[in-house]
Amino acid sequence: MGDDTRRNMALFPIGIVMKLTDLTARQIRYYEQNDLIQPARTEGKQRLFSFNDVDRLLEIKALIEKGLNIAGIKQVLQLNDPTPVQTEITTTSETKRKEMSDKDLHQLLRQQIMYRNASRHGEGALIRGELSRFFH
Amino acid sequence: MGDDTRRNMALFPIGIVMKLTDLTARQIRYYEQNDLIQPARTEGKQRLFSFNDVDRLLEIKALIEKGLNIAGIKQVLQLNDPTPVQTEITTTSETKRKEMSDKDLHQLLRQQIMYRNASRHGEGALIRGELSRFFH
DNA sequence: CAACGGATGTTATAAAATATTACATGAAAA
DNA sequence: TTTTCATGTAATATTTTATAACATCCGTTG
Repeated sequence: MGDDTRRNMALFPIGIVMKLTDLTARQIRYYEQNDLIQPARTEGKQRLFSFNDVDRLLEIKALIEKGLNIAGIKQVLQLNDPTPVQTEITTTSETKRKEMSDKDLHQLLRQQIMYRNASRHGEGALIRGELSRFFH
Repeated sequence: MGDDTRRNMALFPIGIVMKLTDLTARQIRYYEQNDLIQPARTEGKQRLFSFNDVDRLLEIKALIEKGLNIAGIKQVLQLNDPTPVQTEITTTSETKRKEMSDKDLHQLLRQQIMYRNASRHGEGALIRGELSRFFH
């Protein structure tokens, strides 16, 4: 089984994800409602998150703390499905996404000009894609 | 945070562990009752398993399928706390345990002489410590 | 300024998942 | 045969999660 498969397996209930990300259930559900994440569900409709879901939530949180709103985060995460802006050369989709993220981030920050106090919650920067922050 | 810490974090509820290991809740609880595992608990007393817990359960399952009983598994996993048989040279505890496991396993299999149909459930061998078997 | 909308908190209620305990059972051991 | 071990099953309580509605704080906008 590939590492990719492993990172996409639905493993964690929302309670664990709350601790892993320091987000409230309300926030996580709200982000899902706005299509920033699509966690799997159990037969009984309870959410089950993968490592990738958790990583994405950490990215979302970082962007929130930088003052982006949902629309901005969608841009950064390239969740703007209609007429996706294609890059000329096709790199691996993962790498491409990261590149785009940084580019769009600058653009968006400039666009939005100001951002509220960035480290409002006293949280340091997160190392994305590493699930490096755990527990309280 | 070290990899060891990561593997010891309580993350999975019993329902997920059931799927990861193909064990029933009854079996998992019974093994806990017999001190083969000590999963963490939530505030509400619900079990939370780490990667290491899951790996251990996979080991237990493999031994069960080889015909060992709880006492035998305790021996193999070196959970026989009183008067632990010390090896002369102190290797890393992980490596030591693995060595002992294989040695004791042969000894125990010989001791118990016969073992019921080993692959009763049609399950292949497990790669221990790798969490390689997932889902149904 | 007042109204509005976005992001989140809070509360209520229902449903799902898990815990514990007791009893049942098949097979192996004594 | 009678026990014992490992597991199944059923009943009941508790915990966790889901959903929905309403509240609140705070920028933005008319």
